Amino acid sequence: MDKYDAETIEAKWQPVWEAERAFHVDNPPPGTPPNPRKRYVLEQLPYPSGSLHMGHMLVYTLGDVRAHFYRRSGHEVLRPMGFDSFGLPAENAAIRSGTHPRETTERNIVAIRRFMERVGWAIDWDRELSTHDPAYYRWTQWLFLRLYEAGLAYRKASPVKWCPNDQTVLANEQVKDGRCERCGAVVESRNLEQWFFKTTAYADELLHFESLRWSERVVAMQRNWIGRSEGADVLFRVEELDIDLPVFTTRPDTLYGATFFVVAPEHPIVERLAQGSPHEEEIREYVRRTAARTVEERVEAKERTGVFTGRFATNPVNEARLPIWIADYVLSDYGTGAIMAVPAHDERDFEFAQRFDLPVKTVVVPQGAEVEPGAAFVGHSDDEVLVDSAQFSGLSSPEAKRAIVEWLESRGRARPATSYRIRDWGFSRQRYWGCPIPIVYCDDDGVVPVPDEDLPVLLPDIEDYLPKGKPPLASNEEWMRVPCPRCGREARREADTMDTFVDSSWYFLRYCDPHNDRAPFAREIVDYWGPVDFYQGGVDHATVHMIYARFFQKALNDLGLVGFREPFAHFHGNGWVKYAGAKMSKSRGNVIAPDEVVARYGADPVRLYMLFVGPADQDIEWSEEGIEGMLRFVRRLWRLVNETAAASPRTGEPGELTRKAHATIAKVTDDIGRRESFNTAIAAVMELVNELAADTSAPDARFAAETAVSLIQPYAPHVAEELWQRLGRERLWAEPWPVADPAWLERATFELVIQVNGRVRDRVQVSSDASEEELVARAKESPKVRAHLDGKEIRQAIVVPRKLVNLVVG
RNA sequence: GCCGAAGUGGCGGAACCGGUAGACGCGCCGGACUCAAAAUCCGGUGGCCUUCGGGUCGUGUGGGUUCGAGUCCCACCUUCGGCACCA
Repeated sequence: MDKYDAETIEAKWQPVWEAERAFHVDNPPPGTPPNPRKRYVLEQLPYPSGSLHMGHMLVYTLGDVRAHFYRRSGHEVLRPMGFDSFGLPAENAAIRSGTHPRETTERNIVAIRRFMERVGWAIDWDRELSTHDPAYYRWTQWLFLRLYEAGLAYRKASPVKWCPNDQTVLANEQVKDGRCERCGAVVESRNLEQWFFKTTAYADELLHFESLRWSERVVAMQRNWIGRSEGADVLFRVEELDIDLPVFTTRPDTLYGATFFVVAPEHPIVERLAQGSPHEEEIREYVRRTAARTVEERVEAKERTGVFTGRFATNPVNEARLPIWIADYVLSDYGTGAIMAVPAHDERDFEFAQRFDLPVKTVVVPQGAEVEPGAAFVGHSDDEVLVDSAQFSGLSSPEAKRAIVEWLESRGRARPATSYRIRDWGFSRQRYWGCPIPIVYCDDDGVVPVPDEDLPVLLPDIEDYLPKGKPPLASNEEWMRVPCPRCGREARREADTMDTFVDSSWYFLRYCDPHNDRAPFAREIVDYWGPVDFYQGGVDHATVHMIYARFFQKALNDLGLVGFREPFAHFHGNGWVKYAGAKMSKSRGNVIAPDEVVARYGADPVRLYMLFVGPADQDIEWSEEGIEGMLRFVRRLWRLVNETAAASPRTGEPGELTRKAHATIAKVTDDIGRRESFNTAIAAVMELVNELAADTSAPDARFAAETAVSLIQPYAPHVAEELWQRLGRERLWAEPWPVADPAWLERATFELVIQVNGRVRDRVQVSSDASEEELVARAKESPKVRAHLDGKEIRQAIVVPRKLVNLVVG
């Protein structure tokens, strides 16, 4: 018998699958009704900024198992692949290597695709796309224009996060702890004209996860990110200036405890507050100083800073005059950019009050507690009551929230309000390697969208693409100068490019209809395939990419371009692949290269290992011994199946192996299809193989071997296809998924567990149709049980049919 | 601080609806084959006690519910992840 040789069988079968178009799926002809058996299996597409890492091995193998399983289970499976080829990672990689991003990107795409074919992933390559391809980004631009027309894309000057190293604006999502997520540089603040998508328009709907099968942790991450807070907007009067200043508060019950008022340094009202104030110079100096400080410096600073304006605001509940301060602990872009400060019930306000010697007034206390005026009490629970709050004293905190807002509302000074942490998505990038924004600026006509028929606005192949503060495209005079689409006079192009996350916000729709050159996609086809039934990827994209994609889906639905509102019906987030106890990273030097291990062990053992080592939603550990074990299993399977093919008759009397085979079919089908427990499915096949090993010449050994091979196929398609052929069968990839015969899942006898007072004392074989009385009788007969009864009275007998008898004695 | 997930042998993990804890694999121990080793195959493998029949303890900690708890409830500890000057 020959030995298992991964390279030979991989090279043998991959061309067969390709020639037979095994993993290709056609689009439905027009007018096809919805197909409840369609399955859209998708994994997050890779950045071609380098080569694939072990995490990709895991993600795409998970998708692969589903694709094979559902296809063979009689479903119509769409399983495409593409490349997220625009954006910072690719550009930074290009800058490091000194070659043009197009060149490195396209070279990487070729290499990655070759590797993907080498691993044997069941992908419909006819649908391949790259987001930097004009045939793709033409439609990214087209969709941007639709959002622009709908008012969902707009321009505004705003303070933005600026990375001094990458020389570009960053989205909030790309800032981690005040540093650039990509390069780690400390982020600065700049005021620039920027493009935004109005993600906040859907803030509330984005919090609805009821229809989604997503893991709790991912839902929680998005919830945190969107950050909904309920409260009220309350108007404070600045008599001297004849203006009303609104504040947002989640604690209207503490209004009587407000002792001062704080405005963010960037608040537009600051100028008016300053003008004519005796503290004018100090105010201007303070605003200047805070503007110079980075976001991180402000947060890190232990000491509260601020300046008194000399102005006062009137508290609408009690007409108290509150001094107005300016302080940088109040954020300009959350709520209204101004707060009422209640030092007794807010830690930050308390610190500020201490620092500047401002009064503290307690107005909410635990039920029955003594009032200690001036003591900071920041804890908060629903059974606290109000004190010192006029007619609201004595009310519970939740009651008071309602009552005070209602009362103020009737006087026109407040209304219930909801605030969200999520901001609109700033997607302008002062970088070269991205999708151009199809906008022209004309002196006469202002902001003019590029007409659809002029799309795509091609990204020019410029030599000098290095970032230097202003967008690289701005230096390209020839490209920048363009006739205004409206008046024809000379105008200038938008020189910023789009954030990569715009490209990946709709790629899953393009896969449905990837060659359409009249529209981004035909709605009918997208509605046929969509939404994605299984979305697989790292949880690190749970907040950024997946919120943007949901935003796009809702917006496109409102525009009538697609027929559904949620892009990903089921999301399964996988963990990291770790090595030596740590996340793999180049800096740690613990990176295992997928192409090397695939070359060394073969694609199938590596695929099996990635899924066997643990549940797919947890971090997994790469281990040399572990992969050796998997190789051992594949070789063992190889030997046993070959032996069986030679020794076991084509058909034979079914026996214990047949029973085990049917039980394994039921288990594996349930594990993959319902439980998504990919590791235990492999373990179940191993058990079957272990039983087969006991007697490969048994009359039903061939059936057991065929079953094992068929069930392991989604994980190890090459070795399974080869062994299937050696068993005298043809084309396992096209073979229907096996179905367990219920008759074989029934057993004539079972092992009855006998407990005395809940402790196992004996196990006996009993007929499956024995009555409860017979089971109890059998239990009492057991000599081992008798020893524990010890003449005591049996007070109760618990019977669990087909399982156990528990004798309760006392 | 808020939100979420998770704590089970030497290790990764299994136990799905409250019913035999430790499936499957790694590692380790013993045996076969071999001049020998590797590979492969066969067997064993939670701790303690044992007259070798078995007994007893055991799923982060402490309580509780139950005939019966890894699983349910309460309190706590630890680890990991997300958010965080968000009013």
